Amino acid sequence: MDKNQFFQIVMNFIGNVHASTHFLTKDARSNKITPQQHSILEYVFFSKAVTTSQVADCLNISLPNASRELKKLFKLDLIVKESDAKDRRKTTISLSEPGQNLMLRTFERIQKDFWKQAGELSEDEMKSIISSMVVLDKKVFF
Amino acid sequence: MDKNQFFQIVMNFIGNVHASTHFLTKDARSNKITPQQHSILEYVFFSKAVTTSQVADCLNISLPNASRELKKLFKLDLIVKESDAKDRRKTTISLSEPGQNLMLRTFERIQKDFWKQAGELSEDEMKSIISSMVVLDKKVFF
DNA sequence: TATTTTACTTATCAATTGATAACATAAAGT
DNA sequence: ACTTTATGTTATCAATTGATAAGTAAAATA
Repeated sequence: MDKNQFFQIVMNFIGNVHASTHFLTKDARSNKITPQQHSILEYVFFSKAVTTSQVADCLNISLPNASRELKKLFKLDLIVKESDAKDRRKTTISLSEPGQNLMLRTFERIQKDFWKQAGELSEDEMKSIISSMVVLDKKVFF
Repeated sequence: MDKNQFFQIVMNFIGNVHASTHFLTKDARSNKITPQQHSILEYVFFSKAVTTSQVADCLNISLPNASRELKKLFKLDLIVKESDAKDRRKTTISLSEPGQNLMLRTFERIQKDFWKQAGELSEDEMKSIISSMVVLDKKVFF
């Protein structure tokens, strides 16, 4: 198979994922936080505990700007900061109780639209979808 | 299978795709255009011919702002505007020759990093990846 | 122990993006 | 023909995000 062609198919798939995500999340975001702040909360949500640098690296934000946004989220009481016991330069970020709740509520709203869009999926379909995602996670998106 | 759990897995997958895309595209963008303008060009690239409203809807930009960005891209000679013969309110957008070339060059650069990241994929692996994407496109991202 | 590196913060300015009002024109409906 | 709706443009201001310089403190290293 032509590598070039394969690449185009992957890029097209990525485009579909982005468009679909955008559609799902556009109205779900809390109006107290910005899109970028939402991304940060989402990242922390899935990662459980991360440092400021990790947030910056993984979301491609400069460290100063990541620091600024995390400070805002802290002031909104959505995250918890804890200085690492072993290396006190590091700050460990995790969601606060309200932050956790905010994200869960947001996901609930997104989930409704998701099932409306995805319709009813059978047990087998869900399994097949998950194994597809596992393949892609392992080989392409990591 | 628990619907809630399934949804979380999908959201996590979406996060991976976004992170991976961000990583791939962060340095590839031409420095003459903004991130949003890049998204617009990418969308037009994959869609061939679209109207201003379609760009606005699909990328979740307000119509005035979509119009503004398209105007800038037009002035940069990256897109072509053509008024629809049947409905002269509509403007059909497509990539100009330079726009097409810009995107192809950008994709080339991204592709290099992509293969560096994805490594060598066998014929079978590529086929399996594509069929995975087809499943996801059909059932989840559309 | 002195120096360098790492992790992070604060402050500031520039660039990008979002939101909204006012407008023009074409098409569709009555 | 008259009104309404759809498509798009222009202009303007606010909000978000990006980039960079300068600084602090802890850890690693020489």
